[in-house]
Amino acid sequence: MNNLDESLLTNLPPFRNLAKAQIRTVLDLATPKRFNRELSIFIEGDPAGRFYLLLDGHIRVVRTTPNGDQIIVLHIAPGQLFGIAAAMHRDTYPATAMTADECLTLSWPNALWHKFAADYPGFATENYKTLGERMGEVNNRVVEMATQHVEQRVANTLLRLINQNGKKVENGIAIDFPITRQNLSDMTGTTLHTVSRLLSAWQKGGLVASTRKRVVVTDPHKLVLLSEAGI
DNA sequence: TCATTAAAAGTTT
DNA sequence: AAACTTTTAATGA
Repeated sequence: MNNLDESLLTNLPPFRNLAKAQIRTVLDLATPKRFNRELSIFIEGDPAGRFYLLLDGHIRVVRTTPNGDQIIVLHIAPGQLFGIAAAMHRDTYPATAMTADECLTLSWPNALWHKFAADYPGFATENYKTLGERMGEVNNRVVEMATQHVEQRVANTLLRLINQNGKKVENGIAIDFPITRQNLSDMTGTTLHTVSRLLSAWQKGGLVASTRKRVVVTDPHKLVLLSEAGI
């Protein structure tokens, strides 16, 4: 038993079709936990015991190459499940989950994944849908990496970030969590210097407004044009 | 076109 | 003050 509010889950895709009593059951089985920023919730290769739902905050999914370079695979926005090794029939986590800012999570033991999938219609299909979407995104990025120039890759990455993790502000759309130029370079396979120079140039052109760890896209349309510019 | 190296300036804690 | 982040410039693949 815990005192989590049922409204936490009612609007989230994996649980949208559940009746109130079912949501109560799911919540009572959940373990809530708070994480400070820049902590790892689990590490690539760890035995996967639980799966997680992000209630608040933002998660970076990170993979480390054999050379020790880290690559940011994708970001998790509030309301999404992560660490769903069970869905892929894996017994270790395929990547590391780092908190980008302060995060609030619920988690359940993996054994419950199969129970939820069996008991609650819509749970499995919704999850396979998000899994498919993430795979599609990662696929697109592979193509981008191979075919596009750095400027376009960074532009595309910013656009994805404001689409998935954006928040409207007075002067444009802000990326809703702290992000450094180093982070952006880890997402685009370039260096922090190049990202820094690009952001400075775009700031002069009025496309973005960035300060330390904060990026606001002020002119998404121009960024789109840039991201589509020919080779 | 972009990475690397170095150096300096700015920010946060 | 120390640690971290960002900018700028020079050099070379």
